[in-house]
Amino acid sequence: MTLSKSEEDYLKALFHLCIECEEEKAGTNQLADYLRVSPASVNNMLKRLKEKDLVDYQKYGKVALTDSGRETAVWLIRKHRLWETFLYRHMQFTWDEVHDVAEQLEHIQSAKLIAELDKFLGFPKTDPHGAIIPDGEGRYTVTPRTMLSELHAGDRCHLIAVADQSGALLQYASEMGLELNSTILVHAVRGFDLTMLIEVGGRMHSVSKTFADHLFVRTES
Amino acid sequence: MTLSKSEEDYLKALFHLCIECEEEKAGTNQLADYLRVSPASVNNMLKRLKEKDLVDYQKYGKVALTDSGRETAVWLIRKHRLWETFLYRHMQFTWDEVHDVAEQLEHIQSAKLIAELDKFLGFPKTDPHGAIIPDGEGRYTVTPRTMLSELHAGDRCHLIAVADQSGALLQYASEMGLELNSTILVHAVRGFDLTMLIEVGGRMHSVSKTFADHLFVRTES
DNA sequence: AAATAAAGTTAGCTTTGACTAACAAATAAA
DNA sequence: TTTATTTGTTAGTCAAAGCTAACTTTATTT
Repeated sequence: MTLSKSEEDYLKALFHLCIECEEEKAGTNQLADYLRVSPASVNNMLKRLKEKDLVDYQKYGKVALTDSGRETAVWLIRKHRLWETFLYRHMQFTWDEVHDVAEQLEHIQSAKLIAELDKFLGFPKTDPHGAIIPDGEGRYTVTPRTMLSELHAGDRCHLIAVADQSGALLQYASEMGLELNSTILVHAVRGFDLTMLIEVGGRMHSVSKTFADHLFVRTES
Repeated sequence: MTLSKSEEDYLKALFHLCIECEEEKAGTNQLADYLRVSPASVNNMLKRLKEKDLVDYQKYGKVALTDSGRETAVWLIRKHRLWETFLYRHMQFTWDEVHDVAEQLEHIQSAKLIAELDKFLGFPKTDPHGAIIPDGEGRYTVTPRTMLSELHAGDRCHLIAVADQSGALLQYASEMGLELNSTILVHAVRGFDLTMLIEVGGRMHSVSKTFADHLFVRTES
């Protein structure tokens, strides 16, 4: 069954809200917010997605993806992240530029193209933001990750992923010389608002908790 | 100004019918036929395209592209053919497989991506069907081409392009071992229905005039 | 438990881009 | 030149996907 661009967008949003955020289910307004669309439109679409057996939901209840809905969403995410990897590695895109174009490319329908792209890229495991690329069988493991904001003064770690695909955060990170695998040293955490004083490549930066929540790190053992 | 996928499709069709076929102008039914859409839909769309100054036309008259419409069409063709080249060279697509996917890819909006793709491919001049790729400035030269059907018994030539992008013709050509640059020897032309007896790679084939009309060749001097 | 707020739904409208059926113009044939 | 035929247009309908405004449920307070 072939889905419209919109239907695909809803499934992907639902996947993000339900699975990636470990919430299991999402509400109408929540989806409307995420997709920047009115709650009425969401309601309307949910009915159609239910009809197609892509979501589970009943009136006034929360929404969850069915197996088939989840499968479709994972396939979209696989396509998105492979394209991002391609743009980043071969088209000279920076990590804050890849998302918007991949958002278009993920809707291209050709299983063969994706299989070949995967091969061309050498079967990458993660995209330019450190996010895991689901494999060809739709396996997608949500690994628990440590946020920079969980660390304490004196800790040392390196960046393994960023939680946000959109411009502002990535540009900010780049400006302070932060990229995947950068080593981060936590100098201090201010008790008052949890602002962190970190060192990256010899330079000191003061970053908000909100920012630190979006950086996933691996602490050095 | 950003156009919808449909609007883009109409402009491309118009370009094909007006410029590539050297007809200058096209009719409503002709367009409807080409796009496999009703004449009423065409009429409707033409009004909108006229509003946006992409086509020239008045009631009961023929349609032509304006400069701005032609520019847009050429840009789409450039994108289409660069993607075809990419699919063919790097994604292991055969020449009869590239068209359908390129038809989707040509609507991706990113000038940067196309510039980089062009560079990545080494600024190719022609696509896998031998069709000319318009350059970054939108220059597109329609060179007069010799059809195989114009040749006579005893002539020798090689294939430089095929006129059709869609499956059947290309598969047929492949089956007889015909690809770009293949040498073709014309053994005989039957006066009755202009069927040609040709030799390709040591094998003899009898081909219809219709087929021969779709192969562009360069005769060996 | 009643009142308020938040979340979800419905009804009805809009645009895009298809469609069919009916009609009008232009062209070709008798 | 009148009639046919082809070509083009209009009017009205439909589905997808969005919107606003009004309404109903559910959840939260007091």
